[in-house]
Amino acid sequence: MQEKDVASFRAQVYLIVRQVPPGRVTTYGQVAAMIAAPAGVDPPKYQRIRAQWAGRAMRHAPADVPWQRVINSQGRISLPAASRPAAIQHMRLEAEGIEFDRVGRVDLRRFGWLGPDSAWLTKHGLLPAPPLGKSGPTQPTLF
DNA sequence: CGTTTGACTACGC
DNA sequence: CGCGTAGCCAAAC
Repeated sequence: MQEKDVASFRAQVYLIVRQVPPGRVTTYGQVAAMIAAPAGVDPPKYQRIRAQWAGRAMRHAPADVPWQRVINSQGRISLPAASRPAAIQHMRLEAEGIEFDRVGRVDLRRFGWLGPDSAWLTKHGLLPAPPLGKSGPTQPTLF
């Protein structure tokens, strides 16, 4: 792993997150799944750590990245629960129409982003990511 | 320089 | 479902 690979990985994370439309959320894992493993990184190993990499990358997200639309695979905000940033994220998402259940969870089958279209993916050299939500294709039920 | 921590997940009970 | 655990590792202490 080189320094430039880290920068490249982060750049790809931001590029992808910028595509998530208001009112939808994605997960660290989904974003990371669209990014190919850097040269020299064992694929299986990469698969186990890429989501965490995406999470770490989000800490350095530029202001123009809609970071609030990235949550964890459980549909929950991953920032420290009582923190200010977590409150802001929750507030911003609700302002976009995202609903949280009683225990602060978002239904990924309803609000999960389906991902960019394949043309966009290939154009940027990214990989298609599996659908969000527990199983099967997600059924967008906005409105 | 050793230890702890954390914007992750999948999996087992 | 909720909760604990095992992988993993860059940063912060």
